[in-house]
Amino acid sequence: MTKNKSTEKKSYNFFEDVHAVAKLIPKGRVTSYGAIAAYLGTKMSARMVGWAMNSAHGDKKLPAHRVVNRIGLLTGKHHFKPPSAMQKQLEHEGIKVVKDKVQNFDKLFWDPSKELI
DNA sequence: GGTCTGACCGGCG
DNA sequence: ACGCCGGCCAGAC
Repeated sequence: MTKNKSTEKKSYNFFEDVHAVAKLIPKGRVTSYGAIAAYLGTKMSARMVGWAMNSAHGDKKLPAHRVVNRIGLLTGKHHFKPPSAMQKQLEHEGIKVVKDKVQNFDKLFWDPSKELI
């Protein structure tokens, strides 16, 4: 034990990873929590991804509005300052949102594990 | 220190 | 076809 790893924390890595991927989302594209989770290796724990967003709520660089659930539903819009801001942002990106749902979701879907390496 | 929740996903009845 | 339930990980009280 040449070094003490007791002070090491990899938990933070998870949060930073989610933030990093979220920032890498191209404009006009959307992704799902599960996709990010799978990219991080925790596909089963997609809940953590959305939660990581909540912790990064103060980071404007985090395009959380581009992150939706697997069906393209704006599940996290309720967490935005004005919930309507999420849809407005998506529409501003050129994404059509109807009834809090992303249209052409499968086309606008951006998979980090495929687009990114 | 134990318990609960949480912006999800997938399977089963 | 629809609804319900469990799972997984990490932070907050």
